[in-house]
Amino acid sequence: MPELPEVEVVRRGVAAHVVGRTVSGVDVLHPRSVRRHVPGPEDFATRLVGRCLTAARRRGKYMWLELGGGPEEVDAGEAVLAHLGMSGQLLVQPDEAPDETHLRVRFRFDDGGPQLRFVDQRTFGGLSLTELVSVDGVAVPEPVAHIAPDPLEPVFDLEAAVARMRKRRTGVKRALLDQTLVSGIGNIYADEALWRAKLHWARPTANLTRPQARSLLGAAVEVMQAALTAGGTSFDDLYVNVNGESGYFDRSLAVYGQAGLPCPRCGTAVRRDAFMNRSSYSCPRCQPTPRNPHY
DNA sequence: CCGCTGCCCTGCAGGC
DNA sequence: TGCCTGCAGGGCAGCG
Repeated sequence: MPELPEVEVVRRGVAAHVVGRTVSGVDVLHPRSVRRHVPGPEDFATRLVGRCLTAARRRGKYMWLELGGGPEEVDAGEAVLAHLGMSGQLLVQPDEAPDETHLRVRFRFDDGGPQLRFVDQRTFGGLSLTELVSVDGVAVPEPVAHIAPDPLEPVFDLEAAVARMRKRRTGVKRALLDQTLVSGIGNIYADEALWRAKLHWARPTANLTRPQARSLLGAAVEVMQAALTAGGTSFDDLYVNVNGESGYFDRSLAVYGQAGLPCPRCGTAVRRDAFMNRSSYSCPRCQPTPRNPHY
């Protein structure tokens, strides 16, 4: 569920409330939520005790907490990696708050302050303890090394992304969702960016002009920045910040989830197409189906 | 190498 | 009321 803006809102909350604190205990309440930590739940929990959370970082939809306070040789070289999947949340909660229905992992701290809780209804998300590696001068967890920088990073190179996109032979929405091309974009912001750039989702990347590709990626940056300013997009309480509060960018969506409602630009009813076992929303008039669609 | 299908889960809305 | 189907913001293995 959460895309870049929502994950960034969570990262900021974690940075404000958790960074600088030292872990005193970890409870793994559902092993599936740490399945990517190969040595297992026990190892995950015990290795974190006594470690200080020194920074909260993000690339695309992944976020991680860098670790200090450990054995010298691993210090600053390890991190707790989190992916929220479709329904994951990180919440800062007082000790006495009752366990959430889908509470999966709890972190307690030696200052006796609020806990950090990983709550995840569908368990597509998860946590793991990972080593940092250097990719083009940026330290990222090893499982994140294969994805591209996201549009809000200093190292993001728009022209390089444009060039790579135009070399693909696929539909433009598939390309937008491909985290190895540009990271952080999901179904909502892909549809919103395509609407802003007046491109149909099945338009082949191979015949995109350079200005069209630039316009599309530029629109993706703009819509995600606007969403971040609004605190993210929340349709229900599955997406909330670390204090349990919803964002309000859903009110600014032009097409996503708006089937049958008027396009804000031309008034034509927004259509919904099935695509990749999901939905694609677009304006039939602003985003006409191309002659040679690439589904 | 690349692209695509199916699957991993739970809960909810809507049709019957 | 309940049962069934389809759908939900993501990603990855495995196949061709």
